[in-house]
Amino acid sequence: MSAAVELKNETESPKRQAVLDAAATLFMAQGYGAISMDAIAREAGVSKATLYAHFSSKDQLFATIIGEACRHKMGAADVLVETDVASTSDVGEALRAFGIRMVHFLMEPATQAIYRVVVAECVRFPELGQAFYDSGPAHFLSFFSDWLSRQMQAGRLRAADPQVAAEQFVAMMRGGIQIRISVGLPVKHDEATIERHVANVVDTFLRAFGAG
Amino acid sequence: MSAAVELKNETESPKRQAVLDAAATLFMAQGYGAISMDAIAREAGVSKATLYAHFSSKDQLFATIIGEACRHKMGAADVLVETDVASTSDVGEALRAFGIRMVHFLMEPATQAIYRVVVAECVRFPELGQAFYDSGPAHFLSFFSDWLSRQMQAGRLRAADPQVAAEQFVAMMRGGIQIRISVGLPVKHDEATIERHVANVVDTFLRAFGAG
DNA sequence: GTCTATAGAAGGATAGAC
DNA sequence: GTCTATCCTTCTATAGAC
Repeated sequence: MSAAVELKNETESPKRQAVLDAAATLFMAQGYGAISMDAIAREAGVSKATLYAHFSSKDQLFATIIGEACRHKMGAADVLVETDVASTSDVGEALRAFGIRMVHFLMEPATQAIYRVVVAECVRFPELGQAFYDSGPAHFLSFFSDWLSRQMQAGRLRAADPQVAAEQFVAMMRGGIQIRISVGLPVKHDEATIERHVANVVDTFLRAFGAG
Repeated sequence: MSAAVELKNETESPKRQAVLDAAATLFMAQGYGAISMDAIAREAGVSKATLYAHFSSKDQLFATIIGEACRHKMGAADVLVETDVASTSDVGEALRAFGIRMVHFLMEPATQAIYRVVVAECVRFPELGQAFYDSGPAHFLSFFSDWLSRQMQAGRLRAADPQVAAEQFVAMMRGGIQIRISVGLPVKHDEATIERHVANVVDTFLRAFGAG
């Protein structure tokens, strides 16, 4: 399954690793309730007893998997901003590059799988909501609003609350994409469509926050 | 439970209605997997056999409930736009009034409960995603972009693609609120905070799409 | 239509041998 | 650590009496 996320594991036990991989794949694809411990053991190629030798309960296995996936997958947020975006002095170009990376990131099956699972199970596992938000959106917004703040100080954007600007930019980028994907509907993902969407958002953003 | 949504039912059978109400309340609060038919029967004050006399399976009951809740609750979207918003010629004031209604709507427990359940179960029940999107966001955007289009034609907003403008406005309104609520995190919901948020969005929107 | 009682299957978790 | 076999609970769904 393409939605799987590789999870690091210190004590290199191959069976334990197989369980983690299988559980990640299945939980991401179908959620907590739809997956049985039998199914995980079968997918991992181990017995249920082995599974329970490594993880004390289904709850604990699930929380371990999803919590780790949040930190691992969502922690990539800052890379999105800092790579080639910081290297140009053309704000519009930088925002476009950033936007395209962001949209691609949002449309990755793994990203959506994590979001879907967290939304579905945050009632039963409240700590997951916090883990997701802190390592994903919050981390993300913090980096981006710092970057915007520097652009404002350099006079390349008008003075404004960088926190608000960042939230609005990210919200528009997410826009209709996230809500459609999250309820399982198809989204046009060809490059031309993405580039048009990003260009529209950057245009609106610069009209509102541009220096001139 | 405050997240319940009253469901209309033509054949006025009190027990059937009790089942619908109980199932709506429980499914919305805890999702498909966490709720048993026993629990629904108990909450409704009927036996399981009675329950199965009215609904042929758990799947069918669930799909009926959630599909109906989407159409019933989400169908209120157009009212948000057409009420007092259309009566003023001050675009900014109209947008603010609309934004405040929209934010309140988004923060209602029932709204979030429906969204959460649809996200969680759209893999198992693909038709729910479509029902949710069509009767909620799509319906909504269609009305709002018509309204924006009229404002543009009247010269109160600059000429632009009303579809794009509507999506961007709605996305900014939803902004950080929806993503936080959807993963179970608290959101400041006092009137002052909401009004500041709405004012920020309208300000950005008018800078980008205002006539002057 | 409505109930009590139960069939039949599936799931989480464990005992005990190796 | 790993397996096979199994326990016990819970769940969906139905049979049969009223």
